[in-house]
Amino acid sequence: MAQPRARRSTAGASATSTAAKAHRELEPLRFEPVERDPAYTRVARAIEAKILARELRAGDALPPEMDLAQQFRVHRSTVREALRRLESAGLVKRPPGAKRMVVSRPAAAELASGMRHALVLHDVTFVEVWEAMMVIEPEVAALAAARRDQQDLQALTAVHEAFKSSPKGDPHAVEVVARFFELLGAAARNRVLVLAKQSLARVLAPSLARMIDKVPQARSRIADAQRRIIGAVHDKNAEEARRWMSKHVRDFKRGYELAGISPDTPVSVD
Amino acid sequence: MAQPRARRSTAGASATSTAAKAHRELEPLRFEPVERDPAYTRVARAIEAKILARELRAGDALPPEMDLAQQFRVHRSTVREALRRLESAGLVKRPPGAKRMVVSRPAAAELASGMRHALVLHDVTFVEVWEAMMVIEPEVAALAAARRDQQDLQALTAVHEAFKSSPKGDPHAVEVVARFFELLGAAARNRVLVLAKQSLARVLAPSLARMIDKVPQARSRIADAQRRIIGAVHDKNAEEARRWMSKHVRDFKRGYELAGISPDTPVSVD
DNA sequence: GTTGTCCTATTGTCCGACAATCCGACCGAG
DNA sequence: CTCGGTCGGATTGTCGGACAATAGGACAAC
Repeated sequence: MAQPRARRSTAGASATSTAAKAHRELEPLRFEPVERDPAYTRVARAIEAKILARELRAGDALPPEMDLAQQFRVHRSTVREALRRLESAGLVKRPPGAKRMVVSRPAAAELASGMRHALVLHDVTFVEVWEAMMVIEPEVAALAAARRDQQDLQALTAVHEAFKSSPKGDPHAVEVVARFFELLGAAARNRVLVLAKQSLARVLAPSLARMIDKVPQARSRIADAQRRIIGAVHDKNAEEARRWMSKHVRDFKRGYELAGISPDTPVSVD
Repeated sequence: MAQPRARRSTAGASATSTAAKAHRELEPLRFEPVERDPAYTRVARAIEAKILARELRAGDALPPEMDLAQQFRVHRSTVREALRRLESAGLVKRPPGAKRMVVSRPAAAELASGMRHALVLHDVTFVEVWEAMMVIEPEVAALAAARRDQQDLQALTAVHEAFKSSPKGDPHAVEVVARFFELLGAAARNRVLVLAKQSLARVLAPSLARMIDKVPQARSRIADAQRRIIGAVHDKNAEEARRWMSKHVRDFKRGYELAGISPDTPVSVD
């Protein structure tokens, strides 16, 4: 009883206000589409706004669903739909084995997965991703060289060793390559660039695996490039790091060509 | 009646199988946390998988919620929660004034909004964003110079004019600046870079507005830079485009310094 | 052809319910 | 007094079922 009334009244209000606003333009008589978004959207937006405004800070527990439902004058199911919305955006999450939801800041991983979906579904091709890497990675390497600390160096070396010692046909090797890029990003101390580049190496991974399989010299060339880059980063030689990374990324493309993989191959998922 | 049974059986099954698998290693006896994710998550993942595998293609209408519920042997509410998940990821959406949901590819705007949330909530500072722009924008300009067509030029010029003719204290001017960067991205014909850079100019917008207000010569410097960049793009002079964009972005930082805005100011929302 | 009417499928929202389980409080044994 | 058990309330995950609003289509009337 109460709910149909509420629903009708909100819909009616928005319709009439829109109509009233547009009523005076007589000439072409254009109306903007009457905005009519479901309750779960509004609830989600309301909570999202509170989070972005820092009224709810990361780590805070959200009020119980029932409380929210009462505050918004909405059924619990509706609140739940809104929560799923926020959950998928990474704004709230449930710590493993906890009951209440807590506010959280979107992690890099979530952004990256969204990016991956977008790239895959838009049939983005290998060249496009490669081009982006050509733009970003050398600079990241240069920044990393300038800012790395001892731990970064250590981690990079460890991954490099892991790559060298990975067995011949190991499908895990590409994973290690991706990790190398990630660590370099971390050493560059720029979260924006990290976010931007995060997904690049990852979406390339599947085809990279095929490439490494087909091109015998690929492994050693990658290992060599990594060694040189680590060397430059160790010496805090930004220019050198940039140059070698540039060469390294360029090599990827050459590898693809040698492997007979077309540059227009769309990146794929897994 | 049927549902509690189903719930119990899945939980029990995963628990016992995990235990059985780990049962033989006696030494440290490590168990991985028993995975127990709610039904709405699984449903969402199942549908997501079908989309990424192209079994559901962009534009296809999803089956009605009730059908999905029956197929998954799950209540309609559960399906709905899963759908909200996908909706927020941009994998499905409802075209305005349509009933069924249709599969869609995540638009740049959604990715960008996620990125914005992340940057804001992680207290990313102005310099970090600026640094990313320094890396990306000049190369984008260079690519744009190489690949622009007549329409790109036209659009860029239009926006440039709009900026020049925007009144003195117009808060809309920063919007126009952001648009300029977007158009340049479009002209560069690389969707990966567009996605990566999309949110940069936007998160800067609020503080950019303050900067323009405080620094009298900012407007004319921006206008000048735009003119030069458009000129280089017009001449297909990549090198020149890169140089001017580099200068342009560097100028932003100088503007901030002149305006007395600290480089460590966190980017804000709206 | 356009407009009005009617039907059906489907969504948005609600109600109410219940099992599982987390959490904190309380309590007895060492 | 700390530590491991026990118990009850709070909260979530999920379900069945309901109903109004509306998109979409078929079909008749103008």
